[in-house]
Amino acid sequence: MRLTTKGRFAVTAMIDLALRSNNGPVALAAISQRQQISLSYLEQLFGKLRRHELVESTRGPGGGYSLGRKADEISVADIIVAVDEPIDATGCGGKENCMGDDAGRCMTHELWSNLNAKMIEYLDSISLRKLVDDQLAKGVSIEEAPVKRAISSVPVVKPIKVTAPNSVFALGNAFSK
Amino acid sequence: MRLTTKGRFAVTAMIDLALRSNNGPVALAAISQRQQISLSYLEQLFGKLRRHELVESTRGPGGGYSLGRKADEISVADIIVAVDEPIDATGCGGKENCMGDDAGRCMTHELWSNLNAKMIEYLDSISLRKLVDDQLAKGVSIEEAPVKRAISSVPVVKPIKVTAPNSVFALGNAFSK
DNA sequence: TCATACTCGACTAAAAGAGTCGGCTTCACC
DNA sequence: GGTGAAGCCGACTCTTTTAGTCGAGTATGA
Repeated sequence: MRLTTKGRFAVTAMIDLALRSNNGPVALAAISQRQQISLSYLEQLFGKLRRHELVESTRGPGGGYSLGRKADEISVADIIVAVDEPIDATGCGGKENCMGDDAGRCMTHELWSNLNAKMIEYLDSISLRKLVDDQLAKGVSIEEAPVKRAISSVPVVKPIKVTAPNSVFALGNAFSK
Repeated sequence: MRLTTKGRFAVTAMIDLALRSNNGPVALAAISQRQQISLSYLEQLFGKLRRHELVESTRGPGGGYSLGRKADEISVADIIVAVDEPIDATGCGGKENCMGDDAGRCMTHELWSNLNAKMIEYLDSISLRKLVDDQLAKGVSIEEAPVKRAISSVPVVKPIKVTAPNSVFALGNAFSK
């Protein structure tokens, strides 16, 4: 497992989606505007989310994405894992030369492994449902308007990039295996 | 806080150091050989560790590094923080536009913040002492030979690089502040 | 049939990460 | 006091990853 801004964006987008998935599918363009995430990037993200069955898509006009299963059956860990693909084999972490011949090598193996487990445990304990409820509790208002067809006069505001490089965090393997 | 292979190496090196810091200072060259970490890289790492007072250096022949304080007063978190410098200001994480005007922005702020805290908490709960004890329990043998002066016939084995890019993990800010 | 919206893969730019290099300074020992 | 074993330091390079774009599709409701 590993965490980057990609994962963050994905979680944010999923919350946004969950918040208004009562009125049928939500278009990425809408999420893009609300969350200031580039549409193309969202497409990329949702492609992965869909392949992991966290969301379902409806094509054509009026289409968009909806949750693949109930919000309380989706954990943050699920989302992160879905977008920040496997990538393990870190030289250590289940590979050959690790616990191998010279004991000195992976003195820290267990340490990182445990840390990883802790993180997973935590992220897995938080459901999308919870995040959504937190938002609602904070009094976030959702325009219930079922987004009536194509006003299309939307000026296509270019999202401001936040430049959140990777000071985020990423955790390697040990779970993905 | 953030974790990379740099942090891993640092922890590994610190264990190595702690394991044999009874016989006076330990030279980086020795750690380099035992742990297969490039000497220059170790120098860089230990420079930081020293500036954070986790180790002390002795220059000149017979010199090397020793622990800056007792092994049970050094936590893994200390080491990680020392080598994987601050880097915060991730757009979110204490910055202006975060909890600002539109509530939608940092819906996930708290989530990451909490995760970060969990990680810190864990890493801070593990002392170098514990890691060393674990090693000893595993029966790692330490050549007690006080490394008598300069045989220097050592062939300088070029360390094999393990290519552990960053599938490791890194966690941003919220602690460093 | 047309506009809306998802789908997919290849591509690019920027930066972070990992690691190197070269020239110093210090100092124990001869 | 010279020599060489160490540590010290900053700049530099190479590689990989990350973030994000682009363009050419495909499905579908109106």
